[in-house]
Amino acid sequence: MSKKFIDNYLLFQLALASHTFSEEFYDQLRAAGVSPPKWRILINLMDCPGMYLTALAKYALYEQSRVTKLVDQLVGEKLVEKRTSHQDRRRVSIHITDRGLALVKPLITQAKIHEKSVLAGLTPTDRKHLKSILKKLANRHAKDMQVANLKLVDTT
Amino acid sequence: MSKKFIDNYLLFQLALASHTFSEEFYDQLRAAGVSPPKWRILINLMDCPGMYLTALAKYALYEQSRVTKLVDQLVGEKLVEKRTSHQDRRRVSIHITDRGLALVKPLITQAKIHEKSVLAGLTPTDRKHLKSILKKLANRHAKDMQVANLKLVDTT
DNA sequence: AAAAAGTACATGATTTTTCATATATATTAT
DNA sequence: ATAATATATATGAAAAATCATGTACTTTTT
Repeated sequence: MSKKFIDNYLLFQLALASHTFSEEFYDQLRAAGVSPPKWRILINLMDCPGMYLTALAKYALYEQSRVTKLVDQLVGEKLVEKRTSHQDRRRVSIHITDRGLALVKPLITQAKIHEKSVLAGLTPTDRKHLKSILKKLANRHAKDMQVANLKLVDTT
Repeated sequence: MSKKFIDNYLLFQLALASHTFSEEFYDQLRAAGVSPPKWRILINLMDCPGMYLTALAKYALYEQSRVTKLVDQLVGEKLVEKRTSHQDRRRVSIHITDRGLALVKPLITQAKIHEKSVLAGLTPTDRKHLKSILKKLANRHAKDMQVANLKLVDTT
């Protein structure tokens, strides 16, 4: 087949890679009873506990109102907690609970194994290049973050 | 911030890059009155006209039932056409119309300009590496395609 | 050549996601 | 200090996406 434009179009190539490998792992997640959006919220909180809701939304790549709803579900499952900030009573910082950690930790192990299997298809140099280039690309997003939201975490 | 796991996790890095740059371009699309899903359907058809619905779904990275609905909307807008296959009357091949082409062509120009602006943040070697590595990764998806669906296009 | 199994696409109910906007609090300007 | 503006999160209606299944047709098996 031709596919002249798409196969060389960066945005499509990125979407394809992201989609293909994410779906692979999401099957494992669902088998563990965790939906992909909840996983994304939980690992972000694991990495950076106490994030304010809006910051969490930006890192998890979801809309604010959606994160409000996802977090409320996770609160219902006692996997995370909401704490109103004392400095700014509009803000809510989100904390992963012990129960949340217990759920997420084995999944991180699985994620690392899965990642290895993905990278196994590449040479060691390619692996190094890929990650380093993706990190460079990530800076564009990081800059938006800085401008938009200097205070990300509750530091009380 | 720490972000120890996520920032090095390939699936997250890919999702971040894909999301960041796609959203940038989607703003341009929406300004032109085209929704992202419709754009994805249309460029796939542009590259490969006459694809059967299921194949189109796989390439556009959408679910079959969703593509049925998207295609029906596009048919309503006279941007694509459905033709029942004569060899296999269950199959429907989807063709982009002249009107569809007229809509999509200037957007492809825009997409190429946007892609250049994204890649401008990288060195020439990084650019070369990135695309070549993404192509290697794409083969995993391509293999699934082959197994699942040998006949992709209506060849009547 | 029937029957059984499989495949392609459509459909409708359900769930998820988005969008616009409300509410509460903070900050800035007067 | 007050008013105006801005920001953080919540909310509910609307739109989009998924899921399970239906229908029509094909292929395979017996």
